[in-house]
Amino acid sequence: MSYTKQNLIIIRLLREIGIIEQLSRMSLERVLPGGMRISQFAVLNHLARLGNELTHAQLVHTFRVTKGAMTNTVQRLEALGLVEVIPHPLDGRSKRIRLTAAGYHLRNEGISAVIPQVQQLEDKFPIQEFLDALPFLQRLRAFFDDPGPTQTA
Amino acid sequence: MSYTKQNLIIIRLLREIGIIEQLSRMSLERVLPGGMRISQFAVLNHLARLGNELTHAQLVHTFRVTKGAMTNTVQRLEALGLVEVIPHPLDGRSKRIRLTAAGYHLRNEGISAVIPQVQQLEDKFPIQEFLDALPFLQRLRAFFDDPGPTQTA
DNA sequence: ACTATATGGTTTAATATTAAACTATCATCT
DNA sequence: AGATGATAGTTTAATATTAAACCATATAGT
Repeated sequence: MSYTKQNLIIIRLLREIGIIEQLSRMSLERVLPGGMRISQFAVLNHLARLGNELTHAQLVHTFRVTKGAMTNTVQRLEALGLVEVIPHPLDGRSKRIRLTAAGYHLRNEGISAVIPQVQQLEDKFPIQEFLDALPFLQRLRAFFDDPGPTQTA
Repeated sequence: MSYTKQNLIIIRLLREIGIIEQLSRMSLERVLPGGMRISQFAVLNHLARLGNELTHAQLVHTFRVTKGAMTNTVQRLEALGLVEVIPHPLDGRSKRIRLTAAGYHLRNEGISAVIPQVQQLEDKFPIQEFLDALPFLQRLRAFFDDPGPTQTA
């Protein structure tokens, strides 16, 4: 039993994706301020962009991590004073997560730190290549996403 | 300070890649026999395909993990009797890693377990889309790969 | 109203991984 | 030959993450 040629193409693509994830994460974390992880920066950034009144569960779904992982991330950000966690007024189970001024500031520093790398990518690759690849990757994510969030119950 | 539109496209692509990695890894590990991790299966598979006399350092470079991570992976495979670790005849520092019969067998079981998922991808996506995306992803990996292996020294 | 079930979030244990320090062997240069 | 530096692997400590069990609150169905 072995792979067909088509199987192999797909597997090689998934492997490239795995390695790109690995390398790009390391590469970005190396420059993020305060030893932040990508997971933490991603939450700060998401809050800054989409309005800073998101719930734990919304973040869990956005980033496709388990609830436990998000609890960890949020607690760390809270301990650093980068977010505030506020009880939800309409649902006693839920919590709203909100950027503090310090969080907003560090998010901006993170952006400044990351931009040079991104810019370097823009210099080496025509932006059109990213635009061409994006829809396919989005559908690929949707395929794996099928069952919904990683851990719903 | 914020991102330009082009910055945002690149960042979104990297995020898609991160989530695809996350979801596809989980999805594949769910079906791998014996609770194997992708990292372990990848080593078995690589040994089976490229000849089973590879050194630790070669595996480190292939998978872009640290030496410590590979030590862990290999030791686990060895403890399960899936690989043998043999001193290198010409270099006293080095070790050769070799599949056992059991390792070869489990690799084949792993393939059988994984193929349905891959097949499902083939059913949902024209293979040409993978072929079109692959070269770009390979160049993207090469970009991040620039400095060489994750931990050389 | 009451029970059953679903949902939001936390906690615990296990594991993979990184960075960095360390050991051992090899290669080079004088 | 002997020292200096490079390379192969291991070990240690820290951390992110998953799965699963758990608690609290909300929702539905009777």
